[in-house]
Amino acid sequence: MVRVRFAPSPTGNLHIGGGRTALFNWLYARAKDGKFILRLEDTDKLRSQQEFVDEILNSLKWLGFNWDEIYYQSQRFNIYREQAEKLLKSGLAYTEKLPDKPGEAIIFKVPQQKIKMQDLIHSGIEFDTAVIKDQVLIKSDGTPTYNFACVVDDATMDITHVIRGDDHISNTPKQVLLYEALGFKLPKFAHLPLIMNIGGGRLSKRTGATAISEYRLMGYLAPALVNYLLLLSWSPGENRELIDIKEAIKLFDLTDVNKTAATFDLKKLGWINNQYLKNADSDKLADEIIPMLIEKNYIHKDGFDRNYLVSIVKLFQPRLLVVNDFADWADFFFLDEPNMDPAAEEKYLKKDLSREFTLFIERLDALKSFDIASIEESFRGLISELGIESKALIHPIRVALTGKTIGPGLFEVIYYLGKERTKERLSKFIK
RNA sequence: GACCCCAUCGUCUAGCCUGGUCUAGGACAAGAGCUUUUCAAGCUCUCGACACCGGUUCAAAUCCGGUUGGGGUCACCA
Repeated sequence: MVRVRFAPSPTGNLHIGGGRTALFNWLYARAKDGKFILRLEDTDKLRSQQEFVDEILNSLKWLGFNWDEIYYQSQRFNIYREQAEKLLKSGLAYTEKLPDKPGEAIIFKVPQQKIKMQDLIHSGIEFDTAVIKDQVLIKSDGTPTYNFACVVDDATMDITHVIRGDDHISNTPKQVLLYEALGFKLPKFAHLPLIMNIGGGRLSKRTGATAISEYRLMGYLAPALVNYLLLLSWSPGENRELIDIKEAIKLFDLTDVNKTAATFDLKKLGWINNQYLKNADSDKLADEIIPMLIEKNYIHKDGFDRNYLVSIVKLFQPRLLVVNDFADWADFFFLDEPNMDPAAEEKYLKKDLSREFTLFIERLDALKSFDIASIEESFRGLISELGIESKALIHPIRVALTGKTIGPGLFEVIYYLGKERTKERLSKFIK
């Protein structure tokens, strides 16, 4: 049975690269009907923190990567020591006491040989271990080193496929040697290409957010982020960009993963997020938006009209890049007065439109039914009577009502704003 | 520096394994236009790549070698 693992170190947040590694592991496990194991590599007592464990677990849950088993390396120190002593007994390792260190370290005597490793993504990778120095297994403070704990765990946890970032390629020969020395069966390796910054180099904070949780906070949808991450070094083929995870599980295989490092492109993530937002269930989307509106004091916790809110969400849905945009773009529905963009006012409301606005209000008042079609009809009637172009009046009205030059169709805006608020906002510009 | 990995439009990629169907396809971005109403939505169009050199072959984006470029790793961090 396929058993894969994702092994983050709780010394920081789950970042984009880690999320992608988790995705490919999880995906492979689900595709092969195997197990996805989570292992917290918290051997560094000083840098490992519970808050990071929580953060990583929460991000993983949010992305939808449920794990079948979970382990903490800090609870397995006796296992590592036991294995190290095995090597000591067989003469494959030796101890060393440094004057400035508390205790004895156990060190692996690296044998000189050429190693050819198989990799599911790369072709054969060759190494000459002559360039590798002897490896510390157990540090003088009694904690295991990364490479040693990793090998012992992967072997004892029966990991069949080690799927991890490219940056671990040079660790692999060291680990292969350890597998051999300990008499463990070698897993299959798959090294994923790294995700890079726009300017080159490994993805870092320098050019933007790196933590998965930050993207969540910015208003990206988990399935959209997963879809984007999936496209970085894998393709479903047939010129497809949008693919949901269930379908990806059916199509995914490790051997189809690219070897080339991919640049993280926020614009494309934005496009994908918009695609998901557009097709999202308005009711569910409203659930995500409501807390944001409450926080901004736009609505009151238990005093708002849900159906009305969902209608407004629908209005903006095709345009949203991130969920958070809603609160900014639709603010005029919730504020007593629109947040006026000075440039917009200067451009469209400088001219005196008292007569036009007055006539429009009269027409709205005369309406038998205040619905979108009737509102548009009355507007069209007015401009033909005045003999002007529709846009000469549409833009000023939009700015007067919303404070912005951009937004949904004007007649929908008027309808959902309501007759009274529309009149009130237009009246402000009648001298 | 040593070792390792990688190399198709600005970006993500399809094609490469199993050479000919590739005057290299799609998407994002950018630019232009359309939409008797904006754009941040939609539609149409445009721009734009096989890093270079050599080899194998009737034929190379595809196979081989080298060069160049980019990236990664070289800790008693993980």
